[in-house]
Amino acid sequence: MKTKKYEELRLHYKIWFTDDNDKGILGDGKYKILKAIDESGSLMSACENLGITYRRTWNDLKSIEKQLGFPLLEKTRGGADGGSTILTPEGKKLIRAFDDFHEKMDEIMQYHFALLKQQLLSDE
Amino acid sequence: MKTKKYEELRLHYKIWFTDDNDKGILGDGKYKILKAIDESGSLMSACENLGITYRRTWNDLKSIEKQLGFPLLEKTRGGADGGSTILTPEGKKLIRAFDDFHEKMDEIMQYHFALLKQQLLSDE
DNA sequence: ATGCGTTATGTTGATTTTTTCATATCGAAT
DNA sequence: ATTCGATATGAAAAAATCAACATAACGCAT
Repeated sequence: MKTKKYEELRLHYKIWFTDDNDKGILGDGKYKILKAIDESGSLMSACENLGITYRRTWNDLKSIEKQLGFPLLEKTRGGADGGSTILTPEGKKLIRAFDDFHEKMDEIMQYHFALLKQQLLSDE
Repeated sequence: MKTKKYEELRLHYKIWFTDDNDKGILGDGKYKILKAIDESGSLMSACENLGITYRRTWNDLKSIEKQLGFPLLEKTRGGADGGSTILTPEGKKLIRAFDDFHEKMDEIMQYHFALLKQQLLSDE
């Protein structure tokens, strides 16, 4: 009964960065957007890929850059292809750092979570 | 400019457990409630201590036990002191495991976050 | 039997978040 | 100059979350 429940347990986590007033800057959600933009080259296609609304995503991006105070994106409007959005070098650097961090955390978390399950399943 | 922003960066994170359908079971919020109940011996005083509403907390607790399928709490009503809520041994075990996990993660996260900051502050 | 403090639960109203819709702007290509 | 596909932005509608209030049940003490 209870042991079965514990074995089915899954771990989830979210990380986010804030400024020194704990006001959010960048988290998992916004990171995903930036990554999708980097891969697709435009905001619109990034939104379609992720299944999220353009309107909301646009707000999110605006808030990131407002918080950080320097641009992560380079946007163009008009032209043959309608426009584009790509990451600045600083933007790429940021998502790479975030990526690396996540990779490490995934590994460490799952390892310790396995230990926790054992702790729960043991009879004391 | 940008480097200053990075130095001011703070890390936050949340962890939570779900069942195998990713339906939430226990997270930081509910963990805090359980811990406060353990320390105070009643739901009401736990809520006052945490500054959260009784009504909402009661709903949260109900959902935990519904998800887990076995009780974490032992409640009594009436009597000289009006009633009480205490953790079952299984409940105590769970919050202890969560506690241990959090402690480890806090340490590991902060360590790797420091590395990430260095990565961001370095010029490439 | 009345009072007291706590658990238990419904309901309603407020607040916040998220979606949806509508519209404007831009610039290359035709 | 018109079309096209993308960015840019406002505003309203809808949904989800949260807070507040009211009320009942319970059982020991007096």
